[in-house]
Amino acid sequence: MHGSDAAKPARLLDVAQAAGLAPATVSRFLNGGIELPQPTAERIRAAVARLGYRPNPYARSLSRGKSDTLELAIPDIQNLFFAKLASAVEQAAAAAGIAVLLCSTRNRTDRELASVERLHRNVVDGLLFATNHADSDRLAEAINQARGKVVLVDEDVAGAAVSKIFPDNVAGGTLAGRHLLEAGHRRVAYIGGPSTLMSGIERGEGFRRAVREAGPDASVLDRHCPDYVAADGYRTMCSLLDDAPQITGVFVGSDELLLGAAAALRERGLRIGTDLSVVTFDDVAPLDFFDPPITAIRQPVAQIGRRAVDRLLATTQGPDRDAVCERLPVELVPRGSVAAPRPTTGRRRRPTRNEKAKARP
Amino acid sequence: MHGSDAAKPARLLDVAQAAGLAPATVSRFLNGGIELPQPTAERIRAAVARLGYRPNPYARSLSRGKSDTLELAIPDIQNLFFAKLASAVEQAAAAAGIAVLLCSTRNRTDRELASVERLHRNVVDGLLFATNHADSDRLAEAINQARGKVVLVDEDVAGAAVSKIFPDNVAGGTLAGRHLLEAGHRRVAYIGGPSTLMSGIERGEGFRRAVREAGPDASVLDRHCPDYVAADGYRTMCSLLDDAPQITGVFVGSDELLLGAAAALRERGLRIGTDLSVVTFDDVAPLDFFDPPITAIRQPVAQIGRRAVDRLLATTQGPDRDAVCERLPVELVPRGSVAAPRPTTGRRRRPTRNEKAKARP
DNA sequence: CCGAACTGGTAAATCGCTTTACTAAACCGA
DNA sequence: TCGGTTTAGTAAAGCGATTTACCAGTTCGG
Repeated sequence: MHGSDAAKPARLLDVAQAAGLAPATVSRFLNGGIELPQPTAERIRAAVARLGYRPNPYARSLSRGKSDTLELAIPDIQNLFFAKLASAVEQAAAAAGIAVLLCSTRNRTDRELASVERLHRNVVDGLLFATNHADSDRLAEAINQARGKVVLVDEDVAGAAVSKIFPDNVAGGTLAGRHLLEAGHRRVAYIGGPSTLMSGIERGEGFRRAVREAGPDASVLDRHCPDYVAADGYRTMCSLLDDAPQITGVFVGSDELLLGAAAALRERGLRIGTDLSVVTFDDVAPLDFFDPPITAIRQPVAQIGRRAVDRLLATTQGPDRDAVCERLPVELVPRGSVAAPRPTTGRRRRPTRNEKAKARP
Repeated sequence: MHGSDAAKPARLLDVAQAAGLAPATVSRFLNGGIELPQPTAERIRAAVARLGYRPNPYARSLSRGKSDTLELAIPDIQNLFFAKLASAVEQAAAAAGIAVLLCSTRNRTDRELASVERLHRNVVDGLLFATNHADSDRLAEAINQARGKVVLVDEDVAGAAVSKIFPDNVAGGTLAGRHLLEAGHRRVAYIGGPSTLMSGIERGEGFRRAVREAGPDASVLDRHCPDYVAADGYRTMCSLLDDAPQITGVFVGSDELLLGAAAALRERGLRIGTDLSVVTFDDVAPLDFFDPPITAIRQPVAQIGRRAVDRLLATTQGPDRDAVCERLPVELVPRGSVAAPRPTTGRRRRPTRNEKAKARP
């Protein structure tokens, strides 16, 4: 044993002594704040290596007043959209030497507030925040008390005066609408997210705009799901099929909703594309593996994450620049789920496999 | 303005002065180390509330030598399995007042080492580690230097002498095998993960064991994918179909592989269940939304996460208990993807929809 | 009524790093 | 050779908690 093995970890002081210097000198050298003649520098490097010195992050943070950590608060890390966002955020942060604290809030206000509280306590330097529910008075208040250290993504929090990075929902809706209309559809519907959420509203808005543009013979039906979950997509698609059999094309507000909606169609023996054209929003689910693959409006998730980190870093470190709201462009990814509407009026409903099996004997 | 608004955040000293006490008293009271007569306690509480005091976490960590933070290092947060794991870990940690630092390593050794390094630097108190690749000499070495502060999950790192939480892969393979055999299949195959990974090996082992048990007329084919990605599942399923048309049942080593494998089947006009029975492992993908829904061996992902956090907390805080390896039970979740094999030899291949369309005119 | 045991605290030493202000010596041009 | 500018550092004051002693009263058993 050389003594450096088991004992306490080396401190800056130890390195300084080993190099015959003052702690201040070593600190400034190590942090790039000073240049030293080569032999001196070499002595420090040698001492650091020999003692296996690693600066104590607590002490460092205490002195400098920051932790080089940001928090990512999202409703649910199991949701592919947020998982993808988290991935991008983590990568961008890592590239900047910033660590990421994860908070999967499950949309619970108390957990969301806790994440803002961590910001106030300085556990983290900045907060990248996404929520998925509407009631947000206390939230907005808490967020506004930490101006310049919060960036909102994906969904808005009413009354929050901070930087925001959103996809261009309206354009996305319009893209989806035009795509269906250009394929010949005239009776279309929107199965959207909550009418209390920005995304749910804006995507529908864009969609309706496209339909209006198409002239008076085109019409659109609006349905908002209470939540962005598959079960709601299922239910809403069912009721839509029951209430409005004339519909030939549907714009679904998110991949999560699509999962449920697709299940509803399968259950009724309706084939996507052939029987009902479908466009979804997000493009985070494995849409290529559907049959047929599903056409989607793609959100630039990774870009949103990167931009958000950039903003956060800029506002955290630089001067308190004023809040901005960025809209990132979306794009249409055509796959196989949109076809011309059936010439006949209404849908031909085919028996499900189950029914076929039953009917056979 | 009351002075407590804009100014610097209140320190412990400020609270102490406001309450007419010494900092030590307040600190000990706030941390539960002491009981005080009611009036005194009230004074402290009042001061804390009035000044909006929140202990500075850096100072706290520096004093106490820990940060109440653990790190979760996983290959890819976008993978549903790890997303689910992360969710469980975060929830369990939050319940214990522990924050979670996320590191999505992308299976890169340098990032993995960086996460261990953060442990050494005391950025975090403990490390919950999952890797997905084989070469791990330096990794094992680094991990072993932090004994008692690392817990391995999901996949083993050869040579690492730390606590481990794994699913019972062998039992899972056996379960899958028996299920196929009981449905009448005699020629089955395993499309597994890398032969260099514990999971890939063990699941196949269990599967083969079940086939052996079934007697000499049952036979099994082994295919290992180079990686747990959909593309490999696709390729391997293709080659399997080409090389071994006699196979009627397949055990796929993970949901990720299944995505690719299912695509391969669709492409060839083969229907899951009817034409080829399938069992997958993990049960994290939306298997209910497949047509038919896919039977799976379910890993207790959430439980794995919770147990891992428990272990970490125990070894981090308590005495340096010796490493243990836990195997958590898996279960069969029957859905619709396993049926009796076709009575005819070989598979009837049906034309794909594309081919049908082409053939029509 | 005396010593012991509580009660209700306090003083001061860490924890390990950063950073500001300052200095001693060397250099340098005129 | 003198004053000014570099060069190469240093001393010391924080940062804001925790924690280990320790102490002055008060209570209480005998």
